[in-house]
Amino acid sequence: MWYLSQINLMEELPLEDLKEIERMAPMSKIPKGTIISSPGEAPPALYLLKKGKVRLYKLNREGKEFTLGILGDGNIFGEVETFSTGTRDTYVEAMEETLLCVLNKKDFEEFMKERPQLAIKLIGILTERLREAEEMLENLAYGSVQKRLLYLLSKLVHHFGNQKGAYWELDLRLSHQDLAAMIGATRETVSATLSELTRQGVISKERNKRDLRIHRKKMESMMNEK
DNA sequence: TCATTAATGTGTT
DNA sequence: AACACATTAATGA
Repeated sequence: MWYLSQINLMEELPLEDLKEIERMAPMSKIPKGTIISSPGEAPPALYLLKKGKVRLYKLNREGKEFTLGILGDGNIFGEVETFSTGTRDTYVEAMEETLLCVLNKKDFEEFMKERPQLAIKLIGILTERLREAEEMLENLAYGSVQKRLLYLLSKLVHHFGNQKGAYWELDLRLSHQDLAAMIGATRETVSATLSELTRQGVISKERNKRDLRIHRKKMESMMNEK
C-alpha cells in the first residue's frame, strides 16, 4: 500500500481508494528482463509502476532494438483508448526487478468516472510528458550531438540519478547504441562524444563499474555553450 | 575460468 | 555519418 501512494497519479488519494485499486489490480513482482508488453497482443491496460525501471523500445527493420525512453518509480504507462499514454507498437521490458499494478481498461475507466480529480491529474501528467517531448524535439532539431547528449543525460539524471557531492551518479545500463537511438545520432558519434566529455572531466566512469559520474556544474555550463 | 558474443574505440573516407 | 577493423567488456557454460 505504501508503494501505491508513491505513484504520482495516486499520491493524493485517500487510503480507501488505494485499497480499492489494490483490490482491482494486485501488485505483482516482475523479474528483470521480462517483456511486460509487446505489440500485437493488445490487452488495453494501464500499468502503475511502483518500483523499478522499464525500458520502452521498438524494433527497426533489421530487428534491432530502438530505445524510446525509460520510466521509473511512480510512473504510469500503457495503452488505454481513453487516454493514450503511448505504448502502442512498443515493447516494454523490465530493466530490473519491478513492482507494478495492472489495471484493465474497464476498471480504469470506472475508477476515473468516480474520481474526476484523478482525470485532471492524469491530464497534468500527460501534459508534462508532452512538454518534455517538445523540448526534446527542439533540442534534436537544433543542437549539436554533444548538446543533445548532455541534454539527454541531464534528463536521465534528474529522473534516475543520485546526487553525490559535486556529481550525479547514474546507474542506468544503457548502451551507447541506446543513447544514440534516443538522440538521433550514430553509435560511433556517441562513443566519441562520451570519450571527449570524459577527457574534459565532465563525466567519468570507474573501471569495471557501471555507474556513470557526471559533474553537475560542468554539465550545466556546457549545455549552455555549444 | 575460458570461449564466444556484445559493446566500445578509433582511423579513414 | 558511415564503414571497417581493433580492442575491451560481458555473458554464460
